Amino acid sequence: MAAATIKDVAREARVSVASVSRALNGGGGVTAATSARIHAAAERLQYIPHAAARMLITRRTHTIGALLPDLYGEFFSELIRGIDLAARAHGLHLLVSSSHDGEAEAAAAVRSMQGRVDGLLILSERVDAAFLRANLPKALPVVLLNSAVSGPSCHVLNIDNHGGAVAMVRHLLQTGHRRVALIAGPSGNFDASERERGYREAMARYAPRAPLTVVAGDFTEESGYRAGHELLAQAERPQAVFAANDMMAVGCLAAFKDAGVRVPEDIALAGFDDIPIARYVTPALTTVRVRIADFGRLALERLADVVEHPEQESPSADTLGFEIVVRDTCGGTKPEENS
Amino acid sequence: MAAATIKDVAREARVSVASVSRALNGGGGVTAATSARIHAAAERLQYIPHAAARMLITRRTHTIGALLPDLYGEFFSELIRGIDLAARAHGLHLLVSSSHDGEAEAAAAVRSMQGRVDGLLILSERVDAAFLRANLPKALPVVLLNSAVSGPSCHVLNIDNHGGAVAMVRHLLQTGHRRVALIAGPSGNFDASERERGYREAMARYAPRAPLTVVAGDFTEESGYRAGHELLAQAERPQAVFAANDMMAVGCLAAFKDAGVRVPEDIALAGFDDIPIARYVTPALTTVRVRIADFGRLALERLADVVEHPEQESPSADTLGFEIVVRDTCGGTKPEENS
DNA sequence: AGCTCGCATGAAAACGTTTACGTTGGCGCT
DNA sequence: AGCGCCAACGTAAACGTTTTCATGCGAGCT
Repeated sequence: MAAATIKDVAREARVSVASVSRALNGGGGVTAATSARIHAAAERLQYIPHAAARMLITRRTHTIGALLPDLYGEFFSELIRGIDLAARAHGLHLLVSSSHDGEAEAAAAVRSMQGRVDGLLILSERVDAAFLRANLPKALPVVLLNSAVSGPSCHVLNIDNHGGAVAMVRHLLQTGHRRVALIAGPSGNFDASERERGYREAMARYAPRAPLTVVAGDFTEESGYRAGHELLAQAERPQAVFAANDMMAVGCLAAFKDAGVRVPEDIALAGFDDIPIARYVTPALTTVRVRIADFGRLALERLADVVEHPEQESPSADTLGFEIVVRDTCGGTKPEENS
Repeated sequence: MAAATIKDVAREARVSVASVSRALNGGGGVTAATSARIHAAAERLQYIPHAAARMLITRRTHTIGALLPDLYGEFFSELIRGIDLAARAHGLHLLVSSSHDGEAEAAAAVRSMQGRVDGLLILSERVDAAFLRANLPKALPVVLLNSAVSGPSCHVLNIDNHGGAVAMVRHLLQTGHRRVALIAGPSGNFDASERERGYREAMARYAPRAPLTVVAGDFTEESGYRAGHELLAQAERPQAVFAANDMMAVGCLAAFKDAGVRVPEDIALAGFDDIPIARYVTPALTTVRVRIADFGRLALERLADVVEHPEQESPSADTLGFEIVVRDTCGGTKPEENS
């Protein structure tokens, strides 16, 4: 007993297949009586339309693809969760392809999704406008996540790295510190460079005469540990340290602890991301929180818009809000918000 | 300029569509010369076969679905990562539907995946044999993850909750403790009950005369904190505490710290899961590690087998190995391994 | 009464593949 | 030379929908 097709339903309800299609898709043009008969028949036969056949004629898959890099932990799961929930709300399926690092891999993944998706959500360092032109039919709607590119005919949604960094540095300055140092992220990284830009801008604006101190890091805990010692060794110790992400802040905290430097009494510390560990280290880490699930949700909703109205939407470049989470690693208590 | 179809390639190579199909799918029956001409034409036109059309006739989607509950953090991302990598290796796509809690939601998700997937990976408390019978054509291959059901014609892959608990309790006993208490998980939970069963079995086997102490918990940090205080209040304090998961262990650790009880000098502590936080709390948490990515990979490979050889495979029930990760919250240093 | 209009319905084409089957031609065999 | 066979290739059906177009029919209008 193979699955019931639309023909079986038509025969069961003694109508043509066309009427079944109309009744089930709500297009109208069907009497209430026959529609009821058709629905009853469909129910009886447990009819489920064959997705492939529908795709073939409709040219719509009701599926969106998500192309993601090799992500770990909370960020990945929250992002997927946000995308998934929004997709379900829009009646869309979610085809995931993650853990891509090389550009070649990403290209292969994108190509293999051809024709299986109505649109693509892409989060990747390697993907730029040229990549898209080379590997995608330009008719395919795409939303780029957290990407530096902002070419025309290309929608972008970013985390507010710059704004978050500005707000955090301002917060540190406002709570009485003056010499604020930065532990930077890896040099090629988009998030890292935006956060550094925010640091420099905030310092220039709110403490123009304070010294700028930037030590290198690569987003790992070890690099944060090394950076912590490096900062302590300096002639004029900073009063506060802004780590470009939480992992480095955790490493830096360990370095301070090992050196007998008290936080926040001797030196203040802040991170970026609000990873789960942030609230469990002692003292609990002050940081910048980004609502990742919202990020995913907004991205999907943007994409769904573009899919629905392909030409109508002009290329957008939105930025997601953040909030400063004040915990114990810096003096102040005043929380700030920013949408 | 719409996408090129097989007909365009056929015209370009001056052969019939049948030959194009044969040449591109490697079925044989095509001269090397014409095959080369066809491949060249396909390349020139950037031909990509229409997935839906192929699905329609082939009845294969080359996609597997993953139905997951509302999961957070590391577990979710590692699971997906393992599944995704294995799927790519097998040339399969991954359709994800997560964040389901209710049975009704899960049923709807399963139904909407009908015909879009060749097989299903299901991780859910609510899904049992009856659910499957009610919502799935029995022809659809399914692998259940971490599920209590083990009905015939149903493949199951489990985390070794029981074995891990036995090994950890034995480890605690071997490092010199005798009165080992358990902080249990939520009562209906499969993982929780298996871990409790492991605790009881290990105690009965290796310390038959030691007292059994079980306090309630629900896998949250707060419940671990409460359980910690509860244990300290007892007439005869345990010498070691085995928390059924790491979050509760972290809470319990906080309770001990607040009460001025030293770990591991005054009391030993161990968890289960090896979440990332485990290594960052002080003292670092001894725990049971399960390789989640392997879990996902094995599940997918099992499913891929079943999809390839539907009738050949007899219902399997495998269990994934674990390892004891000895850190600082219990006395000993000897690491153990298991399968 | 006759005509038109609109609405419910049916017939059939189309979507792009795979594959069963038929056709052709060349080659080896007797 | 005649026969049959096999490999290469083409033709066409089939997969299950949606959608366009045609058809019939009843009602409202003149």
